[in-house]
Amino acid sequence: MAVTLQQIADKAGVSRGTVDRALKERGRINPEVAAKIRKIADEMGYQPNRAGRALAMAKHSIKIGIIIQSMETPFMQGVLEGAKDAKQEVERLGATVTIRKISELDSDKVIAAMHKMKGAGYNGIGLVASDEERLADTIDQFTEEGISVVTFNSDAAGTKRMCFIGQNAGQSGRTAAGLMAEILPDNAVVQVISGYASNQSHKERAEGFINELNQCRPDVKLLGIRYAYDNDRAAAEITQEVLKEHKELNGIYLAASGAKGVCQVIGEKGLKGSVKVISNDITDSNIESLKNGTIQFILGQDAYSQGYRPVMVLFDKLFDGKDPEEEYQYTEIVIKTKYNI
Amino acid sequence: MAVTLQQIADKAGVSRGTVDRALKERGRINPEVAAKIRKIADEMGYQPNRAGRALAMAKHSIKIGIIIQSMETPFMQGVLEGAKDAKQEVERLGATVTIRKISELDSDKVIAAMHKMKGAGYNGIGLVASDEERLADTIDQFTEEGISVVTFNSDAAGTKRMCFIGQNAGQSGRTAAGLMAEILPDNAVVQVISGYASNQSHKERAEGFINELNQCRPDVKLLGIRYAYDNDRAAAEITQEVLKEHKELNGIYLAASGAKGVCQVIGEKGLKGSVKVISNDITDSNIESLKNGTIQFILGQDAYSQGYRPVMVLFDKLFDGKDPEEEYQYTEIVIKTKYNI
DNA sequence: TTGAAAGCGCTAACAA
DNA sequence: TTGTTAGCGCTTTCAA
Repeated sequence: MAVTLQQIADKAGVSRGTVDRALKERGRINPEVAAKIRKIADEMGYQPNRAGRALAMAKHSIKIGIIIQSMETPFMQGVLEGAKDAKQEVERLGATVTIRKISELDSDKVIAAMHKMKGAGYNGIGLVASDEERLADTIDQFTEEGISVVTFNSDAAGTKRMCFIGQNAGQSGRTAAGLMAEILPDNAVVQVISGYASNQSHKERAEGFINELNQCRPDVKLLGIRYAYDNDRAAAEITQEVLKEHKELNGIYLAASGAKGVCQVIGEKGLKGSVKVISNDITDSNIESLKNGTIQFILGQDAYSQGYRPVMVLFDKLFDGKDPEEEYQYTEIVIKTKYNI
Repeated sequence: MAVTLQQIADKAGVSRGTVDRALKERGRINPEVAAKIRKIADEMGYQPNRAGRALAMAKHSIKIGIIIQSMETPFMQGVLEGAKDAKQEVERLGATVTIRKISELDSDKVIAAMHKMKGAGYNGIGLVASDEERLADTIDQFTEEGISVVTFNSDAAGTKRMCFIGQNAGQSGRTAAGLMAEILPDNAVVQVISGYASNQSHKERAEGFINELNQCRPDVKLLGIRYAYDNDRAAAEITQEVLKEHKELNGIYLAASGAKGVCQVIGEKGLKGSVKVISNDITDSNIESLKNGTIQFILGQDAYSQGYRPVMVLFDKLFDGKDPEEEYQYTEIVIKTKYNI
């Protein structure tokens, strides 16, 4: 049995309440007594019992809100799953977690949801951010009013949010480049297809890829970035155009969605395996293409963690007052082939 | 605030105790009343509060023992770290976790440790198994006496243990083959270096690798398996011999330890990058070779999970009576390059 | 500055 | 078969 407050109190010859005050440094206590108690607690290896704490705090319950955007993607479904598991876990300790789903990407709706939560007494909020200024202002305002905010998946850098949980997009691009470098023949030709020029993640991935590939395979010829707007039709058309102009094409890197379109064209032209494809995100259609050999590698984000950890970080903060160790909590960059999917 | 037993009791017009008996199906209760209570609990969406439960059970405390073998490897250090984190987590709920380290691989010592724990009243044990018959008998005996047993890292198949948590070795080998297939030139020559012919994991990895490579790259010439007994010196000598006989060697797959020796020879001969090396286990020296380009891919096991999950599986079983969903809980097969390490 | 006591949700022993 | 009650370890309020 672990050490309890009462045991420390007995040893120190004081009451439980005094020990609690000493250890929580709440003041209203004789400094000498406090020091002595802390020493005893230390010697006995006191570790507060979480169950007791949770129970005692049940009335001032912790309320956490999670605002998830653009639910339609399978990636976001993974995030949702992680968030739900975390919800269940902390609710069993008496907290309340509400997951608010917003279908589109819409900062105004996010801000509205945040205010609603504040009104309802929520003390922690996790959200998928964007770089809208009004959203940044709202985050800062909430933080100053004592509501803990974390961003996940997409950051609002420069704000007062506690931390960001998500992928290091540049590293993801560089990892893709490293893989491409291994599997390309000499003097290969490679096309990068991105999503939106304005999307920060897409941009960082593409830049990371290009910089790294230029560096470690200077013989490779990189064609200019094309944008498919996360659209399979557009990606398919781009692929056809590129293949028409560059019959010698050896590789395609997809920094965003659209792989389905690319794979379709490659399949039709019988180029499966000869044009190497590296794509992002572990989606059903990507997995299918990976298994049938059209895609060589998928670079994944750990969707589950990106939903799970924001809840946990907020809970630890609100329950224990424990700040996250890192401001940037990058999730694993996962490499998947047909064999380890 | 979540639904409590008292609220259900109020609604049903009975006492807390009765509700508890109804929901726990402990008998000694009027079946009709029980059914009614269960219905009400269902409607109200009752979720037992874990903190309350943990606190109430604090006297009949849960004692979990983890027996770890061959601590010298960095992989096992990772396992230990996971086990320690899990220990901390469940001890904060009132349980006790003891991690017993056994330096060598020695089934007798494991069995002795198990008996000691049984004597000390432990009700759950996690261990790194081997295929010794006496160990298997002990596991079955303990299980029948009501002590929950899980194996991790290395299994004791066919015993009554609750589940196994570890890597699917065959899949690891096949994944390596898939990577090798992508990066090898035509008509390449590949050497497989394993650890011990008698080691089940080593064997499954090597077989998985060979079968898959034969299948997807029939042009590749596979040299016979060599054994390095997890020894860097031996691996280095083997590498030298092989390179002497096969100047055209293109790839080496290490199914076990010894990569340090292999990389040293490859470095000395200036073959870095031209002889592709795929190795197992995320060790410091492997990481170094990965970063400097001598190793192309490391296949990792999720060491942390292999320490963390056994504790959690045992705790869930002993705390909630919840059996694990899967008998074989395979951990992720992780692909690491210099970019995502 | 300290102690005493109530109560958080649940279990289990005992009483009815 | 059911109700009652004493805790489990902790926080917090009130009284001293």
